[in-house]
Amino acid sequence: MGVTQTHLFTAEQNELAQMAKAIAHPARIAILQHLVKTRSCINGDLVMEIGLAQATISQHLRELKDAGLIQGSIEGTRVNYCINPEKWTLLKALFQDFFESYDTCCGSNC
Amino acid sequence: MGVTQTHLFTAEQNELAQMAKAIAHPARIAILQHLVKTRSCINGDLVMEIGLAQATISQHLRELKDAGLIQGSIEGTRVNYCINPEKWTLLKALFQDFFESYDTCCGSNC
DNA sequence: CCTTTGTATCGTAATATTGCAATGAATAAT
DNA sequence: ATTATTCATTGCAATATTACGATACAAAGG
Repeated sequence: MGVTQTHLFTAEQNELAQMAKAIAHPARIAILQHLVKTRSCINGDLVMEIGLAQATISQHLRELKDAGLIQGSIEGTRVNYCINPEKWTLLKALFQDFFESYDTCCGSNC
Repeated sequence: MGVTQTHLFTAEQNELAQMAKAIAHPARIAILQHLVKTRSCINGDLVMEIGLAQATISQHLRELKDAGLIQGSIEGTRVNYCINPEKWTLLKALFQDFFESYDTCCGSNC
């Protein structure tokens, strides 16, 4: 118990859930929004921007990287992070398809 | 420690994160998709549809209800669940805005 | 009234997440 | 060479999530 039973679900359902989980933290959303805004692939001044400890930010960055949403490139002692455009486009479509599968025109049924 | 520090973030960031968390489980996605498909507000034959225990499904339903994504109406001993169209539309817009904030036309910066 | 049916809730176990101090590793600056 | 800067990793504590058996509860049917 305590572990998600992924074998019960389709690959699409698991994928969407996993991507949602990657976004399911305000710090990770803040990081993504900062990367979107600056575009210039800012690194650990996310620690300044957001009020969390350096280790915590680093951990969130790793989760976003593991999810494929961002990528980092080493530049001296710094690491520049930026959004992965391909994955972003893919995610956008994934969520769009999910939300558009329901037609809201006729209201609730209960 | 172990608790998300929501005070560091904006209401929008927390809202988006919370909604993402509501979707961040394949069982909850499967439930939503089933409600989308059947429209007819099926209840605990979600237990049959999905392979999880009744208590587990009930718990996921409560989370979706707490998030405002679904609503249930009692009908005898049964409870008919269906999607909350207003919230659904709201969520759709929330995610859409988030994903569209990034312009992928120029590729990655690192 | 008693039984059946459909759900919700409680209690509990296993696992995952969140956060940070401390430490390590690698480059840059002096 | 030594020190400073930047980031990742480790180890740990607190809390949250996931799953299910057992139980409780309410409405229907006998």
